[in-house]
Amino acid sequence: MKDVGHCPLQCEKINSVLSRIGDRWSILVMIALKGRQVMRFNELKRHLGITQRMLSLTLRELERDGLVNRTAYATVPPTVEYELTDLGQSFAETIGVMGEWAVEHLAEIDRARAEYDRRNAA
Amino acid sequence: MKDVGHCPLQCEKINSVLSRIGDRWSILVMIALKGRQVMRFNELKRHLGITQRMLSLTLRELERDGLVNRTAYATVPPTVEYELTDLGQSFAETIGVMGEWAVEHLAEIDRARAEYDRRNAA
DNA sequence: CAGTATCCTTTACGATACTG
DNA sequence: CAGTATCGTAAAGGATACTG
Repeated sequence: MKDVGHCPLQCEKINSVLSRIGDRWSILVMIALKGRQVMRFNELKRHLGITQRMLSLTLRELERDGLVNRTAYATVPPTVEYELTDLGQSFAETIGVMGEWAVEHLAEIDRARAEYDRRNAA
Repeated sequence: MKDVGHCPLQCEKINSVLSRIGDRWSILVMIALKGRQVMRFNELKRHLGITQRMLSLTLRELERDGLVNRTAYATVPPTVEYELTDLGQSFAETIGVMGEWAVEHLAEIDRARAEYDRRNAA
């Protein structure tokens, strides 16, 4: 992303994090790994309903950022397992906080949205 | 977004929230409002380095979701103030948790990334 | 000042086909 | 099984010009 202007420090940092895991898939992959500990490629694919391409790209980025660990076994056919690193685990906790908020307040958002739409109905 | 397959409840909720405020600007706007309480349109624009178009769209969505309040005064030229609602304030707290994580661990991500790149340097 | 309208570019993502 | 490569589409977002 580009320059964020006069934002405070924390703002820039959040921005950096969001630039990295701000896409929907990264977070969903981490949530999946958080609950299941270790998962294989196609297991994740089926679980999330993600395409091979996006899962491949997403996992590579998460690995690059030190959030997930990739372990390949030299079997035929190949076996590859993914799991959260300690860093990834710690971030997943943070996501969990947001998840709890979501579960608690999503209905309120829906209500607000419905009312807004009702008010602005042409 | 589309079907998330066999994700647990929390996963779907998180996904819903991310679909709403998952873009970079929504979160940055909320952070700005969190710190400053009340801000006017152009004040936010200058503060964030966002384009008029994106700020306008972002604020409307946040208002629609019940996260920010918009108050227009019938002055000439017009004065419009934005602030977080209680719901928005509560969500901003959640963002704050992520912000703290970011401040604490961003350097680790950078290290991991640098090392990954070094290992995979052709 | 606080927007809206239009255009255009970039990015994200899916679909599909192929491979060690 | 676990990917990569290629292609096409749709959405996000910036630049610019205009308005009550």
